[in-house]
Amino acid sequence: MTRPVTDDRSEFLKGTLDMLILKIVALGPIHGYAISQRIQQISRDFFQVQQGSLYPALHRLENRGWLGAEWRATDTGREAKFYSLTKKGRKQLEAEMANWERISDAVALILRTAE
Amino acid sequence: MTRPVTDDRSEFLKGTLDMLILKIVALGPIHGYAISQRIQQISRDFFQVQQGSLYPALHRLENRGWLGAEWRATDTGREAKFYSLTKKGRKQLEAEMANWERISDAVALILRTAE
DNA sequence: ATTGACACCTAGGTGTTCTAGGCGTATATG
DNA sequence: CATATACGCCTAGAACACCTAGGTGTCAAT
Repeated sequence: MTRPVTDDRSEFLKGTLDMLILKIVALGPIHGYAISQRIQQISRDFFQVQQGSLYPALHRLENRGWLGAEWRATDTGREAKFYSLTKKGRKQLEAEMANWERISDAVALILRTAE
Repeated sequence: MTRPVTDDRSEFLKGTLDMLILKIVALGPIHGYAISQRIQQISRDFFQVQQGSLYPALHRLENRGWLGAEWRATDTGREAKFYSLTKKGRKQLEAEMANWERISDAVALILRTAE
């Protein structure tokens, strides 16, 4: 049973996932599973990052040199892959945040155009 | 000559194009070429809608019943396809604007998280 | 005569996201 | 003890939007 085309209940992020991940990791080393929880929690359950989006994104960011990774144990004693922001990653985050600012300003300009 | 990967100068919109088009058309019947000019103009040259993005989007919106189309003459005497917003289109626009509001709020929540 | 703006269009490629699976461990619950 | 649930990682395939790069034709200006 396929959902109807008009059902757009999963209207999350679009190209902002990378930026959000970088921002969360910027708060301190953290593993993937926890990143998705933090994003969901801080956005008050608005963003729900699917694992099928999360892990490819993390690998993408790591490959681009924006994230570094290291296997460590969590507080509950399990092995997990902890990510941290590289210098390049911090620059990228700043660029993406500035860009987001400009995009949302431009969108606001258009949305508020009356007549 | 391929541009370097890190060159992200064309960091436009992402899934917002449909909404922006609907919003422009909501101001009154207008043809495709003029829509792209209006978007560029109102956004102060920030958004530059490529024709390869524009026309498929217009057909998409028309197929979904959000836009109606009619061939008419422009003020310069040329034939052009004028689009206007349908009732469904107006509802869709309202929904997308509300959604955009929630998305940008949620993004702002995360971006402003310190520590 | 040719260039550039106007005005429409499509095919093919790229990249991101979602769905839908799979693997393994630990902990709680029946 | 079984088994479900949370934790924590992963991938393949499909869908979809966007961009590049072409194409057509008209009209005005140089």
